[in-house]
Amino acid sequence: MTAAPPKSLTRNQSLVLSALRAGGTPQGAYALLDGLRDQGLRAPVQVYRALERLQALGLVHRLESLNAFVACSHDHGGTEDAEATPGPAVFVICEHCAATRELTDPIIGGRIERLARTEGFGLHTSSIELRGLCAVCTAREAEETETTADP
Amino acid sequence: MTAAPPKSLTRNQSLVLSALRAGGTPQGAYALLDGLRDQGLRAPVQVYRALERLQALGLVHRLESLNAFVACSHDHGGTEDAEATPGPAVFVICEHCAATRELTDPIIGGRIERLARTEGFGLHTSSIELRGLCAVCTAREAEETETTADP
DNA sequence: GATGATATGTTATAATATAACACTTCATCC
DNA sequence: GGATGAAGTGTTATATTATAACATATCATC
Ligand SMILES: [Zn+2]
Ligand SMILES: [Zn+2]
Ligand SMILES: [Zn+2]
Ligand SMILES: [Zn+2]
Repeated sequence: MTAAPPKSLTRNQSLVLSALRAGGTPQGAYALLDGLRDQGLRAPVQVYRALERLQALGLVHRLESLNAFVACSHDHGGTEDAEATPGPAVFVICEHCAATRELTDPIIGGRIERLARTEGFGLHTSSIELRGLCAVCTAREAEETETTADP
Repeated sequence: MTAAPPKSLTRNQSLVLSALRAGGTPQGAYALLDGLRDQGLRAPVQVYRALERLQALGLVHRLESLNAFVACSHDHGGTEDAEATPGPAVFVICEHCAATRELTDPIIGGRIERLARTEGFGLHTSSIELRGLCAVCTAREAEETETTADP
């Protein structure tokens, strides 16, 4: 699904978005740059500029705790589009394998809005990032502990 | 309240914590360093090391979206301490004046835990940061718009 | 074809964070 | 008391992430 680019992206923007979608895990600006050198990109600022625009379009999120970026895997309902996913993105980030899932939870969203309202706070953006061990890595760790268990 | 240092902090750790508590808003590591030069600190790594320990003790939080640090203004219930505040820290950050409040919300906390459980995710830490305009700055902005209103 | 808005490319630099290594301090064990 | 080990310190150098400044290019619109 993931909603095709709504407006026309420029060349650099398309390149960066494709690179982000290709890589399964969050990528830093310099990693993106390295991957796009053969496509003609030369300097960090080119990547940062594309990322800035992509974020503004809601196609990309920045993972603050990682200094990295991911392609959005939802429709957060920026326009009149039906079936928008309610609530802000909640990122679940594995500290071991870097696998990252983007979830949403309307209750968290509502709660946050309520909180902001109570504070008289004009909410612009929210960043919610959960860090820990993903299911796969948890299983693998348990396995290893078993194997290496001191008897 | 804010709970006095539970174990003995070292000199550098105390200095950094005091500096954080003194400044009302989040401070970057280099700003902290500059403020502590006359106390004998010389190099960034000294500040980062102190911050690392203080974070581990739960006395300091890192604001990921700001690359800055604040002293914790809650008791998140690390030990057997009674009257611990339930739920993870929710930071409300003004993008205009940098004023930052640390709140908690047990419902958000519960929801996050539930979400992690559903994913089979072993949750270590969570970072929740809301950005926008604080009440003061919202009021001031409205005022200015009034005054500068095109008639 | 002038104007303005947006995107680009290039070079240099700022801001944030860590690596590596030598030395000190302090508790513990023998 | 001296050996041992863990934690903290200080110092220098370097890595990583992000932006400033400036010149040029592209495209739509008038
Ligand atoms: Zn998204
Ligand atoms: Zn994992
Ligand atoms: Zn706190
Ligand atoms: Zn404000």
